[in-house]
Amino acid sequence: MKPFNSYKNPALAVDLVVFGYQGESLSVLLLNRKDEPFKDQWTLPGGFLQMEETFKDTCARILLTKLGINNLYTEQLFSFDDINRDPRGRVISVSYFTLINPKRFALVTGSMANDVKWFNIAKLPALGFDHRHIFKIALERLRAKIQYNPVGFELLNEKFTLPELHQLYEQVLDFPIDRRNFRRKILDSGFISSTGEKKTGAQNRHPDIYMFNKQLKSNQFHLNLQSPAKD
Amino acid sequence: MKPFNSYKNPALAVDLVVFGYQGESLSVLLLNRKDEPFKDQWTLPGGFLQMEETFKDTCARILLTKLGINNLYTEQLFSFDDINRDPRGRVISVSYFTLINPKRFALVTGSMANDVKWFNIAKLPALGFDHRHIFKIALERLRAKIQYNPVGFELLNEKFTLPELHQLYEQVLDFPIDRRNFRRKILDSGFISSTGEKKTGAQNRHPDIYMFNKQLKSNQFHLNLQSPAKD
DNA sequence: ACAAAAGTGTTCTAACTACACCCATGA
DNA sequence: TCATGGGTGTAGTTAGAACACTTTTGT
Repeated sequence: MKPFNSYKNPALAVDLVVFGYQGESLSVLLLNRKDEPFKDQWTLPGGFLQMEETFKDTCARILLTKLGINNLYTEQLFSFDDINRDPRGRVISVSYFTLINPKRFALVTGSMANDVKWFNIAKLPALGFDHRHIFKIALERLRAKIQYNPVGFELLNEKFTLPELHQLYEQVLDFPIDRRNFRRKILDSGFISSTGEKKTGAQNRHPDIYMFNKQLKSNQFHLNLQSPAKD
Repeated sequence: MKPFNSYKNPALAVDLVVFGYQGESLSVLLLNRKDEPFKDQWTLPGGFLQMEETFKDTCARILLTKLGINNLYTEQLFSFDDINRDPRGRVISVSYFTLINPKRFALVTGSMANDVKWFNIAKLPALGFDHRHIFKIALERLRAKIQYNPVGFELLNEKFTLPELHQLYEQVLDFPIDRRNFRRKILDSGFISSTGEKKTGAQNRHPDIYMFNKQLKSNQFHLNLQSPAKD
């Protein structure tokens, strides 16, 4: 066996699938590339891992310098290894996904990009590299995860109403969910509690305002929401 | 931004958690290292990714040259990035797990190792690197996965009895499962069918022999087995 | 005939689904 | 007072848990 470091190593990129929820639909953040390869095409934000960085450090750096965002929930998704996934040479992509509330951040188009924009997940443009595939895996993961983890709350304001949360679940899962059953499941899970306040302004009954119960241990919570069977 | 390939890249290792089932308990395959670092200590089998290899290629190479095993089900687990996880320098580990039936293979102690051995998962020795951590994640994943995927069958012979499958599930999940309910759930899932044969020899009623239904699409199958609540 | 392990069925309970009416608000 | 959307309860069904007896075999 050859000694350590006599091997040539592939480059290691970290790519991010940034989900946001706004205007009552689920979006992903894409970046229009200024340079080759895939110049002027849309891709997921990403960057190369530096020797002294952990993956999460790289995520944070990308989010801050390319998008002006800091302090986020990130979770490792998968590592992609297709030999020809990058025309410049061998590049492994370790992908992460993250959830943000777009209202909290003003996007910055870093020096690397022509543009940075939110895209409705149902209307994505063509993506460079294998990013369409990465996005697809991320969406599957989000859909699975939202059923048994309080990740939905990362996408909303700190205070939110049950109808807002309900609509978020319907948007993410892409099937209708019974309002009343949803309410009962969520409340029974103990993950949210009422603030006692009500959201005023609308010309109809004012919905109660809830908050996520941070102190609760992330134990059993399984909404078990399912797409209604088709015949 | 610096041009592509002006970066120094970390080394990329692929580490394998190889689960086997024999002697009525769940085991992992460990390798005793011949060289530094962690000389004479036990670790997971692993190796460095070559430029022209996919992760699965590397897995196959490690399994073949270090263990004499080929042709396996492998699945990506997670990528580990602690900066000091390897004393030789920065090494990222992409880990995979795999399931084998130890009876099908004669282990080979490759030139790299002092020894290769199966260890009962309840009696692991100290492991080098962060391999104890990797193992722990793999076991969690296996426990989750066996509930909704027919992975259990990889660990058994092609033909098996229901009591054998039942015991495997109890060993992997580490809690008792009602025989009768287990039988019903497994049979209802449609993932196995009877061969019509019976396993003879024992001094008691001869159990029916089943096979995994390969042609079935991997759709809905959720055993939903749970550890009995403690008070 | 006995010991050992496999095969089988039912009752009880908890969880989920489906569904419709009343309430609060602003215009 | 009306239109809009939020809040609430129940009956019926289904899925899961708990549980014990009978059958087959080798000695």
